[in-house]
Amino acid sequence: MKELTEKQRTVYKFLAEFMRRRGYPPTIREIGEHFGFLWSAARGHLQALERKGYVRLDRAKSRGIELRGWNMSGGLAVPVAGKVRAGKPMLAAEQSEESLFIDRALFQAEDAFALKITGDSMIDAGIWEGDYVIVKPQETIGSGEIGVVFLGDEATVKRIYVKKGEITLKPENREMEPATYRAGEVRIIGRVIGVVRKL
Amino acid sequence: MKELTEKQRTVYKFLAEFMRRRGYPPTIREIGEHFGFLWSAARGHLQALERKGYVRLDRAKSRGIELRGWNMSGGLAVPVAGKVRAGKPMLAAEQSEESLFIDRALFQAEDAFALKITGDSMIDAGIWEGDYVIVKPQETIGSGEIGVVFLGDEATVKRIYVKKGEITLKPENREMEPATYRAGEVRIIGRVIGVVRKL
DNA sequence: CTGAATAGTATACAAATGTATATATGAAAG
DNA sequence: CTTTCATATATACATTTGTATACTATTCAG
Repeated sequence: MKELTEKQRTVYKFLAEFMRRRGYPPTIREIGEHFGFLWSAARGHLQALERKGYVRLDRAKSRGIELRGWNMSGGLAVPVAGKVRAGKPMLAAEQSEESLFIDRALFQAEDAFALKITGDSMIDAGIWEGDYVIVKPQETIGSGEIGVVFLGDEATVKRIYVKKGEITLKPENREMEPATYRAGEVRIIGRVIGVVRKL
Repeated sequence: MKELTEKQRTVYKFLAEFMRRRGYPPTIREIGEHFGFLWSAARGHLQALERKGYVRLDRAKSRGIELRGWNMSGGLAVPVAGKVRAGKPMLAAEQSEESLFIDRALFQAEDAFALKITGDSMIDAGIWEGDYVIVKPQETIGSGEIGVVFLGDEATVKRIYVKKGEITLKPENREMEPATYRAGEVRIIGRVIGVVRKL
């Protein structure tokens, strides 16, 4: 990504701050007004920012500005899957009332959701009871990665090892034993891409 | 907050979903279009939502919709203190270019900052190398809490025990020993209120 | 010197967008 | 039965807002 000029940087910061406070982007005229110059100049800055990849402009839409920069990206609200039910986990997540704001730059997954951890089966992987794991939905997973699976009618987080026809779920806890299942018995829901903990 | 009707609830969900995906609110007409009715009806719903306290409408502004519900709080950008220098840690944090978006509902601290962890001295507390800890700046700390202190010219994260005139820093790592210092030797920077990890 | 990028002013214009108001139906409340 | 509220259609209108273009001045690389 190209370097920004001093002025472009201040415009970018203003955009981020405006969106943080108001929840929506400013109009071109509001940008100009803030800096004390005409809006046609503001438009030039926006186009420069777009050219350099820091924002995306939805053409002909009012306030159609999306921030893209890695160093000050917008937050992404992911739904918290309170009760992930068997059969229709994604649906349950979509119906979720709760949501969590995560960093869009850290977790690049538009369709991610969060899951609150119960139990300490992943404690040796640094995932504790009460933590939220950020899950990127996918139906397969690399062997050895931490993922979310359906086992019976419950969703659990485990380190997953895949062999032909077999799936081994390994709790990251010295006192618990891995368990192996036939491929049909468990269903992979997604991969854990992040952890958020409140102390 | 008053109860929403079925229809109002679906409108509210659409607003949240739209903002989640696009980064800015829809226009009144876009709402109507989505549900298949005229925009003047959509406006009625918005006004109902405002009356019940779920959104705030900025009058006469395009896309002037702010969500207020508890389930969709705004994100908070906290600066990442790349190199916290002795003497002026907060200043360094303020000058930081990088920032992290965290959930305002989870971490209620307007002046918080983030610190990237190096080393594995807190691994038994579930804080790993590469994790970001969210720090709420404060000059004192409860004994037994996890905090950030300045030791010499370096900032470290440890579990802190305070006795009269003495401060003990305990690494949460079986292989490391606690160390005790005189009160003047270490300076308490803040309390760790959260952890964010990218996998 | 020349051309490109930056940073503005100024203005015209069409499309997008919010506001206001009148009307109608069905359900719930009194 | 009347009133109120939720829901929706229809329409007129003023304002907001993005787009396009022309023009000026400065800086910086080649």
